[in-house]
Amino acid sequence: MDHAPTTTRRTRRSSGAVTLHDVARLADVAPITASRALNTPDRVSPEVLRKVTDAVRRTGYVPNLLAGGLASTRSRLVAAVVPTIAGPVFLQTVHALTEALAARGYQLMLGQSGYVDSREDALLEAIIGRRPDGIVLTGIVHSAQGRKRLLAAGIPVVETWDLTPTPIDMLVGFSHDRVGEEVCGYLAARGRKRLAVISGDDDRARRRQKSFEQAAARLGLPIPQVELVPAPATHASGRKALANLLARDPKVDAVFCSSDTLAMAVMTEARARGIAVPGDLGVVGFGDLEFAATLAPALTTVRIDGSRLGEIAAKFIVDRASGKDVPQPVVDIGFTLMERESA
Amino acid sequence: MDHAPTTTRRTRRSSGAVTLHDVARLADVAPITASRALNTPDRVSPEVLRKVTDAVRRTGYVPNLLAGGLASTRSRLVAAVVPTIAGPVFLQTVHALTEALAARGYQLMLGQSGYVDSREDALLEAIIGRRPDGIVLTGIVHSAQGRKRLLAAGIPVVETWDLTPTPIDMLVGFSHDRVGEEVCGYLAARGRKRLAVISGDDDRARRRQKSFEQAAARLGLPIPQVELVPAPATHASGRKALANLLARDPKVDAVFCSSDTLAMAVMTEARARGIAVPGDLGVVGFGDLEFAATLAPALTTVRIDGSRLGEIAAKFIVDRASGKDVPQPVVDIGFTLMERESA
DNA sequence: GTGAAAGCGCTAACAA
DNA sequence: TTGTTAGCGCTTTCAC
Repeated sequence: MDHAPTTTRRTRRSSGAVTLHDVARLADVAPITASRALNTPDRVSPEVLRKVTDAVRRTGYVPNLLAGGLASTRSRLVAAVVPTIAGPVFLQTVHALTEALAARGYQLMLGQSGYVDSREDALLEAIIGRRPDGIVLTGIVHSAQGRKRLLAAGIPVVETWDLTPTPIDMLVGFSHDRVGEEVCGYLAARGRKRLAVISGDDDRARRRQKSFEQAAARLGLPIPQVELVPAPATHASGRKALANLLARDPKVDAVFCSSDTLAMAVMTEARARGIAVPGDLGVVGFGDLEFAATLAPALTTVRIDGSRLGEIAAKFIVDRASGKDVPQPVVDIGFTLMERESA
Repeated sequence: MDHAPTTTRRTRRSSGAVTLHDVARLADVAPITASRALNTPDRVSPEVLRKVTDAVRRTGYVPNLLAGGLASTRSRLVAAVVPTIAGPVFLQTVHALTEALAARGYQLMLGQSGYVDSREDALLEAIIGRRPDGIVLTGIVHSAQGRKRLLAAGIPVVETWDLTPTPIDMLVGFSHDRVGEEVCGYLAARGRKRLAVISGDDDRARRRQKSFEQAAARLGLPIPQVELVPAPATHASGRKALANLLARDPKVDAVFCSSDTLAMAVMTEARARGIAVPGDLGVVGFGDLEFAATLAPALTTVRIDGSRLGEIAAKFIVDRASGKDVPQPVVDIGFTLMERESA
């Protein structure tokens, strides 16, 4: 038994799984033909297609996408980066993104940047290392250095939830400036005079706040009170914020909150204090979260179509990866002020 | 310029990125040595380590994890499957999982199974195709066939958010039966008599409901009213559910809700009807979501340590992938009844 | 401690 | 339409 070993050379432990080779052998075709039968079935004879399909079924073959990605430089993987998945804000977007990608044979890899930049480098490295076909930045401001790295790696980037004047690459978002402006105008039109803003301390929320203030100035209203809460905004911090606000100006008659969570907290605090909403205090939220419409009073808020946003982002990346060009890679999906009862 | 091309044979468009080869050449070592310098730095001379580190920095090299995964059959990728990311329930778990994995050099791939089983096959195929080092099932009941496929593919599986008697592989969860029991006992001890359950129509919630009912029977209380809402549970469906409940039995004096979202909706509806909480109606939630503690009245609810759960799941998979064995791969993380004001 | 060779499982390029 | 060949970029195995 020591002589004439059929295979002498070094042997690697293979993963043991069924490979395309096995399928091809069973179907009695070359591996590349089996590959074509699976990836471009219309470029293969019906006979071959049948044999390969059959072999796949009999073996339970599942293509190794690592190998495929390496060979084709198309990983069919998309990275999404959010500050944290634990906040409810980007959920709808991530949900839609995952679905839209899955429908096209892509998978989503999730990255959390946190609210500090310290780990950005490690995160980028982890992402680039997977050679994704695209990356979706949601509610993120990457450092200039980070952007450069992404670009250098040749990875298509979709920025979302914002309309920056200088997009890195592709973009689908809306104008935070216009949100602030429109909400302020709405409140003013309803006769509110002493306005206030309770805002999460993140870049976009701050921009809504600033444009809200500017609009107030243009309308000749007093300078709005501003109360900042640390990101991520919580129900607790929202209650506290209203308390602080009232301590500074008990006569505030409307608050624009940077999220529905905050708005809900403000309504809770107002009720606890016997302040009537919308009678004494108008409240406007942001996000139109699931509960907004059925709160009592129903929350007036700003609706962002996160689903549509996610779908467009997915389409952008898949198109780009397929070699199609994306002629208009900047989309403003707008927003809708949902007029309900709270303001 | 037409003659003597330095490389004549077929040329593939390489990705163009810096490879380990480039780094090795610059550091004047063999590729495998560069690989060792990066992966097992203590098995390499300080001199080599320095040269390689230097070359990496100068070139901006980022290892191709697709290639690494293919060669080593360790993808450093973990798949997490949830019914939907859009519900707030599993957020903390997914958050913790992502973080814990990132800290160990792993990435998370997100899959959504939806609330119907139709797409399960496609999802499993997509997951298995990536050859992940593990898969975390969160709030999911996979079909027997699905389980078999996973097992056949040799992928370590961690089931979470439950304590099944027959785990596929590893498991970290808690007993839904005991939750129902404990909540019922708590309510009874506080003198509540006419109990009710508002429950999302998913497997786990139903189990909490059943054990709640059984406990009520043991305590000699009337059979609790049950109101089912379709998954995913919403604020709107919660309000409706209380309305239905009261139509059937206006004297209900306590409700156990299968999620904090539902509990919040119940409190909203109660307030709209002038029913005092906890005076007329006790309300208990489930999940201890962020807002629960600061609602007014503060919500009595059941707390699950999603962070710990995620961390343990991550550790299980990474240990398994590292060849360590996981001696006790079944962990009951328990739960805590957070006694607050609403009941 | 370092290196040469081989190969992980797939697909791009070329040829018939 | 089908097949041959040569890699994609890395790590395993074996040898020094």
